[in-house]
Amino acid sequence: MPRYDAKRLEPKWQAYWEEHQTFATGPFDPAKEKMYVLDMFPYPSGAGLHVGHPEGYTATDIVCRYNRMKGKQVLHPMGWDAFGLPAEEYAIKTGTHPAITTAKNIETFKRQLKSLGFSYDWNRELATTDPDYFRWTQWIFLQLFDTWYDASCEWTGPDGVKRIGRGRPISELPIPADVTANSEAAVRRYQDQHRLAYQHEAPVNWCPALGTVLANEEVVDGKSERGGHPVERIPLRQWLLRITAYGDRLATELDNLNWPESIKLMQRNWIGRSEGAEVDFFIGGTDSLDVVDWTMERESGTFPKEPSENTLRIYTTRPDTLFGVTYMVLAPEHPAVDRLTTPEQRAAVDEYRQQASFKSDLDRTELAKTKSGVFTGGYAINPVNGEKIPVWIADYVLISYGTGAIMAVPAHDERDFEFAEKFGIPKRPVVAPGEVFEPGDSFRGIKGGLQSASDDPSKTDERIAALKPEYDLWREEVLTANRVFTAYFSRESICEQILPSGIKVFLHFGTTAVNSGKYDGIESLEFKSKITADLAASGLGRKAVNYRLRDWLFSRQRYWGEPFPLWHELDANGQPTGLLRVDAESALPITLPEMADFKPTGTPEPMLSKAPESWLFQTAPDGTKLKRETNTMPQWAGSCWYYLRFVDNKNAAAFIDPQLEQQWLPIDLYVGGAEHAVLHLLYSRFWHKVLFDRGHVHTAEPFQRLVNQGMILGEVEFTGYEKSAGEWVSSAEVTDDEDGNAIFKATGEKLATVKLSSDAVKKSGDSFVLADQPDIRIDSRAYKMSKSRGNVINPDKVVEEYGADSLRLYEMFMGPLEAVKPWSMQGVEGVFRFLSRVWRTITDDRADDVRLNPAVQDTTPAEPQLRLLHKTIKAVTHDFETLGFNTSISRLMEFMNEVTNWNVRPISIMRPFVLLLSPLAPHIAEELWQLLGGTTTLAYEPWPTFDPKLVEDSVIDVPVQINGKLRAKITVAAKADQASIEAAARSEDSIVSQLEGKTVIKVVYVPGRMLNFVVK
RNA sequence: GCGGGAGUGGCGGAAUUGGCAGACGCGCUGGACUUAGGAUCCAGUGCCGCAAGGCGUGGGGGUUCGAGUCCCCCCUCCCGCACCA
Repeated sequence: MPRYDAKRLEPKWQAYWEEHQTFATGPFDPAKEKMYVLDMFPYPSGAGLHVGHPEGYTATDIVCRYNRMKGKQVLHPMGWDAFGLPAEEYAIKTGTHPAITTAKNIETFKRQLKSLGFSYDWNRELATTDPDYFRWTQWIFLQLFDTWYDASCEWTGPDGVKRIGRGRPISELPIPADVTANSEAAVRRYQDQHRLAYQHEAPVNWCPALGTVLANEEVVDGKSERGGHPVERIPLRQWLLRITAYGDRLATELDNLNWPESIKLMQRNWIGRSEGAEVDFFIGGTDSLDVVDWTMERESGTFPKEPSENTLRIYTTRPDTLFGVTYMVLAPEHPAVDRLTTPEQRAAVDEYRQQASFKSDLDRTELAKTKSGVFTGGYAINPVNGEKIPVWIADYVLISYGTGAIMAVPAHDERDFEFAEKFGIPKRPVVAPGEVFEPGDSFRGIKGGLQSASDDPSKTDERIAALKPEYDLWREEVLTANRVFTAYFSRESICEQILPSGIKVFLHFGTTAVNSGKYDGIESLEFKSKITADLAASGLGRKAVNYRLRDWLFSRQRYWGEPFPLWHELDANGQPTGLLRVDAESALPITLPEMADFKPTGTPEPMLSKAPESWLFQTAPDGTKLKRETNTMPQWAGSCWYYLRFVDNKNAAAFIDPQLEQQWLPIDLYVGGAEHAVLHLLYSRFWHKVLFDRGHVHTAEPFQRLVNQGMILGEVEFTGYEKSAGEWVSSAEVTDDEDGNAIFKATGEKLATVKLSSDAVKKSGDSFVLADQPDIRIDSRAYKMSKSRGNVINPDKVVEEYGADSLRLYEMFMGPLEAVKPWSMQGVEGVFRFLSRVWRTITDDRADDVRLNPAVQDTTPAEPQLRLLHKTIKAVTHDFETLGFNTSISRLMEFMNEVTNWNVRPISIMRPFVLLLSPLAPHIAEELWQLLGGTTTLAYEPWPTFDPKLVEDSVIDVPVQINGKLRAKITVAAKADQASIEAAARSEDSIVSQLEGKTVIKVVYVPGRMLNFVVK
């Protein structure tokens, strides 16, 4: 009588695995191939696990279980990203110490994860909040603090790759003689300026509601990513990490990683490398003698490292448009604004700067629709032609990018164009769309482009397609002044040809310099490198690379984070001197002080400034008074390197044993959500590269293969809109306002949203409509799970009702791992039924105890049974290799559909089947394995292999087509040749009738796949 | 606006990469067993048509003996970025 009872089986096997330490990795075994499979560890929130977590975790668990059976040694750990704001916010509300909340949440998460039967090696568990862990987070920070980036260092790493640029110990930083001559303090300050971890006073994103500053990455549309609170910009001393030094390597070393292209692209875009030039403009007055002096001085010397008082330095990606500059713009915060502002303009400039300083990023973005700005009254001299250029300030130029100043070329830049339009500034075109040739012209050139004169683009393509074979045209994206478009090109052969009317031929398409003095006629790209070189030769400019990426704002003002292992030296008056000291490695970890009250200070002053004096102050052996750094590290710090600690989580002497690092890294498979595409993954790679440069790890990249699981949405909902009860509005007439309310487009009135059941609606055309009012369209959509929407699925409930195996199986069966998919409770029901069927097929559900179904017998399997098994083994193995879990499950279902029809189910067929099922649904598989004679866990049973001879059918169905249309199917021997298949087809009734009165002009045969008669 | 991804039955999704469209599951219809069925089993299920047959992978065009898959144009949805000079 025992039916499939997940509630009985699952705890039983979970206890077994724990008792037998089934999934302990054990010491590294050189005889086996290693595999390191990692999940992005969760933040243990108070809400517990949601169904999104087990999606990726199940996928990795299957991979691990499968590979253990394939004989690999698998490292599969789990831990907790446990620092973070929610626990601290809870502390503010309730007074409960964040450590207590965190421990409780971890316990819940762990219980939930264990209930799902994941094969983690729990001996390797760690939390970023463990002093033993953050001891080493602090240690790595000290490494960053001890490192400077030598951009010109050429070296070959342990991976055999030659690189330019390396993080090196600060002790190796060359100190200029004038600094050395000064004082020891000057040397220390010089070093501090070059460290990868450095202090900087700059406008930062201050979020009053959260009581902390945020990294740029944590601010979305001027609001905090977490909580959506407004963010202001205020100047503050902050710790930054010099991630920009690694910008190039972070971008280029993505190339060889097995990551989704979309994620690589997002990272590249985030880094935003651009190549251009820095150019100096003279702003020391408009007296021509001064200008000449300045220019001559430049020609004799070199391009200064920092621009002097009388110089304005700009960054541009298009130095070839220098002749088109008609004005310049400084960011309002730019230090040269004061110098350039004339007395007449002073008031206007001050007012504008004042306004800009009040504006948060949100305001700036919102007002971005119209350009604003003020003329300073000052002028700069264009270094290429000596022209006097008016200098403006405007907030569309950002102080934090490039040099905070631009040359404006309104003829070729959309933003400059808008600004110039608004303020009546002239525009001077300097890039011509190339020479235009009319039909009948002849020309010479290396490359010609074609564009239709016709307005109808489809006609262009038609014409060009017609020309293709004749001229061997190819299609190419072309970069012009400020946009990219498509053009067709041909080789020289086209040049002397007369083209059909309506098509123009371009030479040097869209890229020729005009109005640029001696540079006229030069192709833009060539011009760009030429003028950059010319400017460099005369000391006026240099090639420059810029990044959209900013240095990483690394300090937070909250309590629940890692303290910095740093001290500020104080002078006799107790004021910081600006000089720093670090804690000795032996002093780590620096733990958080006990505090009675977790309320933020309400000011940008860090929480820890309220710490007890004994924690805050100490006196160094040399008598210097010291005060602790009171900022804490951001949550990202702990997640930057946890994958390293998992390898060797109990090591008290080092953050990781070098040999173990060699053996286990890199991570072979890393699975997590795409929301970490830039933040965590970029920060982690950055730290890893610093550790690599300093010789602590042997690979340049931590995560060889990355897979993003898609988000799981709530169940599909049908939503209708009503003006009043029963008065429906078609969803086509509905729009959203800013707060997400439904609005009737025609009148702007608010509408009520009504959730409808699936039988109240029906499909009509592309959309759903009300079943009884087909003219009313209904929205059909699945939404992100959220508490407010009430569509959150609790995995505990699913386990309670159907069991962990069903939850696991369903999450994998929903669709491809990477896809966004809506939840469906009925779908869970479906896989549960499948497992029940598996259970009934192998056990005797009419017996009182668990025993084998009488149909399961120790007999020799029949050939069709063997064939089915081997085909299933082949398919499932292939699907596991490609992470195609949804299809692997359907293969197992197909297998079961057959087996239920068998009166005799040979044990030698059922045992391998159970093994195939086991990575997906391990609990039921263990139970059935035991029943089928297994004496220990099946976790290390060899993975079943297939016999190639048994996966091919001896008789196959071949579809027969006439003119590509399916007309018949014939059954033939797999080895049959074309002639016999054709003969068989020709004797098929339906084919005979179809061929009557027609001539077969061709027969296409694809071996084993299909036969096609082409007839007339 | 820019960049990326995706549009296949009532629904989730399959389709050795150009070769039988809709595997598998859900749902639905009918039947069996049942006091009962929201358990289980059997049969059916893309659309139109009594049938023969025709039509079908967002829309339009093209290449091919043959297109969900390749090429061109367009539409819709999702995700990311958004004054980065």
